Amino acid sequence: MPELPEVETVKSTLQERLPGLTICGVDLYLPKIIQTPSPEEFCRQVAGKTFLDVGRRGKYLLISLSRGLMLVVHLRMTGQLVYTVTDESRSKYTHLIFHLNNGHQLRFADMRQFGRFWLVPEADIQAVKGMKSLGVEPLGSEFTLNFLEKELKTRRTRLKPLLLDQTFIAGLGNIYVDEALHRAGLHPLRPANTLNPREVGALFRAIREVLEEGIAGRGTSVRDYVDGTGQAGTFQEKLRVYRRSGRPCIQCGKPIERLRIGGRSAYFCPGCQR
DNA sequence: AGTCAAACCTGGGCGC
DNA sequence: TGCGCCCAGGTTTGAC
Repeated sequence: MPELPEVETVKSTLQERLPGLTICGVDLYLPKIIQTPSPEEFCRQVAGKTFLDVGRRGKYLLISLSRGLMLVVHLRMTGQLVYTVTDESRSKYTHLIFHLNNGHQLRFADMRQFGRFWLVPEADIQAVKGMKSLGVEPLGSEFTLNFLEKELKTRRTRLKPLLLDQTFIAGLGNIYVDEALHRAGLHPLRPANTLNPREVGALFRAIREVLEEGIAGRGTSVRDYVDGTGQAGTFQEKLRVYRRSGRPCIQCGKPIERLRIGGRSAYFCPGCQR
């Protein structure tokens, strides 16, 4: 499910609600989702802490708690972190419930059970698996045309797997990579070091544009994704290639095709993307 | 360095 | 209805 725009939307919806609330109890139904510390320690340490701030790095949610603790959450494919106002009955996919001191709850549900939690001292955040090696934030100031040009020049790998590589750019996933490549007119199999300056520019702008529009649309809900209030996004209505095989390209009319690249689907237009 | 397959899980959709 | 197959927004690991 969640790529950068979805995690960003969860972040902002939770940021509007959690800060100032205190965790008065935890129900953990699926201990394996807790990566560190032990499930028992996790529940013990988190109890009594107050939510201070909700942030994001790549596809990780960074939730700072009182006493210098950081709760790190990765939603992976089907994870949902939802502030639940009513005392709804628990679905079989709800694996963790934080009880809040205003009578409401923060629930984590995940059909495929891939999502993970870490609780670490704020200073030790680099100890979270994958965090230290994360690449640049594509909407941040380190991601520049100059950076992209330089990096592409030194790599021979194909564009699709490269853009999915979180140690290169943090936050892109299958949907937004395919959409960005289509907007840039670039074939997913193009070797990175074969792009001319005009193409690098097009890719740079397409990446930023598609992520910004995704955030403006409050994320893409293909199936499971909902934000921190349980609401679906709208960007699925704007997709030009993702999961549209056989349907006409909105730019040239040719049917969208699907390729298998490195075990992932790649949707693209054979007319527009070279 | 790059490429691939498999693993972690559950469920939806399709053909027969 | 049921079976078997392929697919799924992510990431890690290990092999070549």
